[in-house]
Formats: sequence, structure tokens, C-alpha cells
Amino acid sequence: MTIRNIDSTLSLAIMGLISYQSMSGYDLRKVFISTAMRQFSASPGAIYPALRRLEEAGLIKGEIEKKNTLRPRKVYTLTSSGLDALKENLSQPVSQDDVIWRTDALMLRFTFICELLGKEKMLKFLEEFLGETEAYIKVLEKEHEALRKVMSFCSRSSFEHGIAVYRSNARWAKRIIEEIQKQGEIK
Amino acid sequence: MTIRNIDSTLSLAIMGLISYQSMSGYDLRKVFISTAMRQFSASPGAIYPALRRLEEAGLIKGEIEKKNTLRPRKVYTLTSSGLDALKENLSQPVSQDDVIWRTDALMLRFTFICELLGKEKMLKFLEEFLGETEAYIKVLEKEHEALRKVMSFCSRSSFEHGIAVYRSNARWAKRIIEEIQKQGEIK
DNA sequence: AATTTCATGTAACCAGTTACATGATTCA
DNA sequence: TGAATCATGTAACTGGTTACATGAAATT
Repeated sequence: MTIRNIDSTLSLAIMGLISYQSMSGYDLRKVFISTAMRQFSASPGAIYPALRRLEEAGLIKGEIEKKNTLRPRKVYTLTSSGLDALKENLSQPVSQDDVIWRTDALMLRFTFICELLGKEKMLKFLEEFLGETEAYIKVLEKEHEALRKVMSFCSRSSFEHGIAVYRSNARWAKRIIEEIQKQGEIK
Repeated sequence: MTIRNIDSTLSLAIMGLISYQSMSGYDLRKVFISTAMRQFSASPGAIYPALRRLEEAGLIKGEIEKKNTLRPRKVYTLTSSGLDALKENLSQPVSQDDVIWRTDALMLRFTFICELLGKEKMLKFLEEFLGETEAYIKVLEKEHEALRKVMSFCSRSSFEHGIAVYRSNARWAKRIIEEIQKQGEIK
């Protein structure tokens, strides 16, 4: 038996949503179609196989609601090992690679950190995110300085777009850290 | 024979780079590893199949340099239909879906617009990009207003991160439009 | 009566990842 | 001599996309 884990950002999104409340595949699709989580796939060809993989891995458990109909509604809940796996995923340190290639997954992780891990881990996440982002901005600025004269106007502009994104990320992290520190209570 | 086109952002990146100057697969890998284009795959398992697909589609042509060695260096050049396909790709209007899901491809397109299409198309691209981005920001702001009271602190913060990214994109587009309009000459 | 929504799923295909393989050339 | 670099490629696997299929229940 191959050991599978939370194997994609879609799976992470599913796990997080289910941790809030039990949901069927169809419920999940509706969330992905109608809310700001629309960047994740809403296609049944992605969601149902993902649910099956997670269930095979023992991270979620589906219970059939309307038993004797042809297409019974199957509502999924996190198992205890699923909750562990999710918490472990959210606790992972933020790497430079995450910051460069997996911002979407990072934001997804942060979305679920409040309820599942609490204030301390939120701050840890944000500080690591800020640190790695600022470090990468310095790398990009150096590259920009070195290449600004040989790049065309358009390449330079695209490059600057990249830097602007990371700067915006850093400002966001600073703002949220401040907000957390100001208000003692988070809800 | 199935008609293939520029079938991924990696292929678009390859086409654009080759339009500047002829390159081998290994040259491309070096660019993807060592420059700010590192967000694209540098793995040989992605690059070489992509080159083959593009060659099969008649968009690029490989010429062997060191003929009688065992691993001859193969240098690729755009064909005339490849140049057409690239220009057509870059000329495509900017859709809302592009803005939401394919920012990376959009920035890649802009990178190559200068040399291949000129100032008029640059402005067209930027204005469409700005328009679609601002429209989507309004959608997100409405959602934010509607959900701000039911969302947890972390979901709300992640949501705001999303909005911040699009605002930063809009500011960038405005700045570049201004820069273009100020200087008569682009180089 | 007709259309939409609820609800779950499969099958073919596609591009990227990971890991491996080959062997020449250059450099320490 | 041994390591790193040049240079191209394949094979198995993975997860997502597109398109299709089924049929009950609710709505118009």
C-alpha cells in the first residue's frame, strides 16, 4: 500500500474546509465555484478523485446519507489522523521555495491556522513568511540592478512587477502582524 | 495529425526566449535555473519534451551543431509560422480569467511584447490588464464586505492578501502606462 | 412539460516531476 | 585521477482538464 498524504493544494483546501464542517463533494464544488477560493479546481474530475485518495489514505471518512437512492450523498469528515496530518502540514516552516513557488498554498495554510493552531503559530508563520519574502526581495533587487541596463523596457517592467508582488506580500504580513499584536483577542 | 500550438506557459517562455536568439535545450535550462525566470520548470523532463512538441508542430526548428559527436548540440530557431503563432499569442486580448488564473502567463507575454509588437500593443495590453484587474477588485471587495463578519480573522486576512495582490497589479500597470506615455521613445 | 439543480462519478488526455541514464570534455 | 560540467534524453508516475454519463428532485 502506497502511503499518500495531503498531495496537492486542492487536497489541502478540501481538508481545511472539511475541518470546519463535514461536506460532500458537491458542497465542496459549490464553495470552489462561488467563493474567493475559485482559484482551486471546481471540476468533478479533480474533486472526486482527490476525495477518494484522501479517504484511501485514511485522512477523511465518507458517510452515506441517503442510503437507498441511486446516487447517495456522501458526507466527508476528518479522521483523527487526518486532523493530525492537517495540523502537521500547517505547522511546517515557511521556506524560500514556498514563498517563490507556492504562495497560494501558503495563503491556504494561513486561512486555516487561526482555528486549528492559534495565535502563537499564526505569528510564527507570518514572521517566517516575512523573513523569507524580504530575503528574496533582496535577491531580486540585486538581479534587477545587475540586469537593468541589458534588459528591454518590457522585460524590466515584468521584472519590476515580480518585485512589486513580493513587496506587497511583505507589507501584508507586516500589517497582519501589527493587527495581531494590537488586539489581544483574536476571533 | 493533431494540431498543437503553444501548449503551456513553459512553451511560451521557450518560444519567447528563442525569438531573441537561437538556443539549445541546455541553454534554456540555464536561463530557467539562473535568472528571474526560475518560476518555470528547469527540469529536462519538461524542457526536452516541450521542444519536441514545438518542433513537431512546426513552430521551431532544431539544427545540429556538432554533428559527429554522440550527443550533438541541437540549437533551436523559430520558424516563420512559429513567429506568427507567437505574435498571435501575444496579441490575444486580456481576459478576466487571465487576470485571475494566469498572471504568470500574462507577465511572460508582456515581457516579449516590446520587441515583437511595439508600443501600441503594449499600451493595449496594459489598459486591458488594468481594466480587468480593477473590475475583479470590485468583485472581491463586494465579497469581502458581504463576508467580513462571518469570516475568521485568518480567512479574512488571506482574503485581504488576495485583494492586495490585485491592487498591486493595478498600480504596476498604471505606473508602466505613465512611463510609456512620458517617454516618447521606448528602448 | 421542460428546465434547472442536486449529486456522483469515469475515461481519455496532457503537461510536469522525479529519478535515472549516457558519455564527452574541462578543470582542479 | 577524479570531480564537475556539458548536453540530451527516457520512463514511470501524478494530479488536473475536458467531456461525458446517469438519474432523481425541485422549480418554472
